[in-house]
Amino acid sequence: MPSESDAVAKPRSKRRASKGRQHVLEATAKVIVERGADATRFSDVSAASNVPVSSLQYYFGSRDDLLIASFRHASESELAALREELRDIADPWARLIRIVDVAISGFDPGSTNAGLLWMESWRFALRDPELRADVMADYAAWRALISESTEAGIKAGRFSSDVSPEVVAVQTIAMVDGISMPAALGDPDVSIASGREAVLQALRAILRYDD
Amino acid sequence: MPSESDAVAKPRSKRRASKGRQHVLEATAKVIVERGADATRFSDVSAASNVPVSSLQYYFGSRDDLLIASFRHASESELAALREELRDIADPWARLIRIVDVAISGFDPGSTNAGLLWMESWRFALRDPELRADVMADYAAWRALISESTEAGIKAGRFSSDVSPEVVAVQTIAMVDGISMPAALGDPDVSIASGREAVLQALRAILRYDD
Amino acid sequence: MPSESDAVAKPRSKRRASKGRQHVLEATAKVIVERGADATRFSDVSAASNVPVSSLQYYFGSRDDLLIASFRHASESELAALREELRDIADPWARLIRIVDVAISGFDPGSTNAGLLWMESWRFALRDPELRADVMADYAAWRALISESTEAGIKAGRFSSDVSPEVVAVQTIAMVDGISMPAALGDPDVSIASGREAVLQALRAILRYDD
Amino acid sequence: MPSESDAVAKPRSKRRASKGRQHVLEATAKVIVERGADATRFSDVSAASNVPVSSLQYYFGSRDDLLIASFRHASESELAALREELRDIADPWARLIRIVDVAISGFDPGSTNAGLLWMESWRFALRDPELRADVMADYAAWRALISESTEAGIKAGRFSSDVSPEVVAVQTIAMVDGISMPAALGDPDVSIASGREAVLQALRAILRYDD
DNA sequence: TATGAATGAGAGTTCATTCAT
DNA sequence: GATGAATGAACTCTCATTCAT
Repeated sequence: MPSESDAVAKPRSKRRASKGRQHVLEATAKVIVERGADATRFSDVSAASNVPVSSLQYYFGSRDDLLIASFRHASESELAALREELRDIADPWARLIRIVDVAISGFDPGSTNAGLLWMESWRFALRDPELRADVMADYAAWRALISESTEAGIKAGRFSSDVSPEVVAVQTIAMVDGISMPAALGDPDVSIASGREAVLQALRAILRYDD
Repeated sequence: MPSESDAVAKPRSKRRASKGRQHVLEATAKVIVERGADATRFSDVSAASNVPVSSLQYYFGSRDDLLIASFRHASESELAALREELRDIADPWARLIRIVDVAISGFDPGSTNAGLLWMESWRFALRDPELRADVMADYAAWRALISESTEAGIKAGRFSSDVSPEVVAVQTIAMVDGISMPAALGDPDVSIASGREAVLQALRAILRYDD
Repeated sequence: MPSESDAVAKPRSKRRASKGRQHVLEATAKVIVERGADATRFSDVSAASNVPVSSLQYYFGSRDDLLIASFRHASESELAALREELRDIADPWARLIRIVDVAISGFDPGSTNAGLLWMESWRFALRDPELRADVMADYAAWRALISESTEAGIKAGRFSSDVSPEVVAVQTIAMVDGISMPAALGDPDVSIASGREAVLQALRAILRYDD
Repeated sequence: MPSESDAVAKPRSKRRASKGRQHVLEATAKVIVERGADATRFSDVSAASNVPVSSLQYYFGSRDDLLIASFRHASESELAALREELRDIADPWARLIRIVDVAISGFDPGSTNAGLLWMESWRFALRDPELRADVMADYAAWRALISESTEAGIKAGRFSSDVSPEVVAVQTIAMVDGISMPAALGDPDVSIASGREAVLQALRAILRYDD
């Protein structure tokens, strides 16, 4: 389980290795969401992945390294999946809706809980410079997706030409994150569904978009 | 430091006790912001407050109890201070600005870091039902301040009558929280100052307010 | 068990504490002799002293600190005992014999094994500057006892006036240590008894002493 | 690196193997001197020799086996070198000087540190019967060199006929070892040079030799 | 034959908590 | 009421060793 690369040589062993690695990282993500990153022990991940503790250390190094690897894996996977989904959507507004939906549904308790993992990742990054760079790059990537769609909408005359696509991106991501927080707590005033509506409504106001 | 009540009897000892309690809770808050709630040890708080570890336990009980007490103290203080500030501001838009400013400045690294404490509190509440109720009440209180101001603005004809004050409150709090996250990381694309502008601009769009 | 001082106040608890400390240090010494300093684990000392591992750490800090404390305690005790013994011996040659006897008997498997502890201490000092200073001071103290007696013997006309008491001290200590090494291994050519004779014979030759 | 034998058949591969073996054993010796035998890990030796850990185990077996092999190799090499040197020295006193010089210089920090390795070896032998036999044989070999020279000196009328060559050998080795201990620690009272003088002076007194 | 991969055993250390003043 | 002393539990990490090529 030495590398993440999908080298073409020795495909079987490598792929199995990659599978093992991915399997562990996803088990780790599950534990992080459940218990919080700080409370995630090697023994928890071991139990969740059926991999001995010492093997986890052999593969990933320290506990922090494991957490960071898991954060990275999750953010990369999520972005890749989102990009895949967007490939088939041309309409700018539909693209925005999709982005918001994907982001906000990550906080839905029934889902993969990518949203909670994202929050853990953000919090960890506050005190870890290495991860901080990753998290900021992730922010930038999500914003890029939004600002591109916004720009396309402006060019197409669908959105107000007064707004800056970059600012819209910042505002949108912020609202999604901020809405999701009470929603994740189970706040009766902010459900995932009503939160989604609130975000989209704000976006319409900002973009002066009328569907 | 026997009780939390603001009894008038035995004012001197009680007040001294309360002072001690407050002093400890604020020291705890400082440590939580610095190290994160999970990494906040009795010994850290002891060092920060000059109160022996076993006395901390005697006063507050378990480690979690201490953290929760600190969260509560902070949120109550902050709300009280905000209400105090708002007392002298009549103009709805000025009130909204003030609320946003107070909230967002809590993430400024130079400040009290109330914002980071708030995030710790939210995260802790995800896994602690007792605190969860508090956090949701806190959300509600902040939203009430916003929706009241919004409603006043609508009634005064300053804001669009199409919006729901409750939804605006949700959107505003969300955006403040969500903007603050990258800002707290030091994201070059989202400073505290530019984030504040982004929030206010979105609010203007939502409220159709033109200052 | 906080201090080693024999304060007069609170004599009972202090003395008990000191007893506990001394008890642990002597148990540690036993384990060191048995297993070697590097192989001396907290758990070994715990088993030998009936003190929980975490208490050992609470009292002494790290494992190295415990080892060093044990080395110090042993060397101080041994020197004190030797000085006590020498108090009643006036004759210079008899004093030298006593010093050699005490030193060499520390390697006798049936004894306290102070000699083996001394070797462990020396070896540890090779890589620990703090202990190194102690060990060199210990060397100096033993040599001082020898050179004083030698000087007295020279002044009394019993020993050759050609020798330097300091050099004699170095030679004597060296020979005792060096003789003890094979003796401790059980070398059939060098028993404790025959080694003692070899040392004393060499001393007679060096001092031109004829008893 | 399959065998230890100096077979003449298949000379090339065998010789290369032996070279590899010797290389590893000397790397091991270096690590032992640097870190102490107990702290010598396979990974240290691997790093010092550029031989994979599992190959070290394949060649030498357990960690203790490797240490013992290294001790043996070192003692054999040193004795062989000493014998070689003595071949050209006929004068008994000069031979003694040479033996002392070789032994004591092994503790000089700038040297091969054979002396420190010797101490590690002795200490290890205390708890390992197999190595103990080796160490005692080594003692005997060194003593034989000394007692032979002494005997020759007696026969030649150069040394006092009152001494037992075997006892002189024991005394000499003892003094060299014992002098070297403080010298290796950097004791300001006992340098390698002054220690050498002290040993030779004692020897002169013992042998009643006047050069 | 030689080596990378994987893992169990065990160590030191931290920390909340209990207990006895 | 307040605090120092003491300790069990749990965690990370190191390392020799075994296994599978």
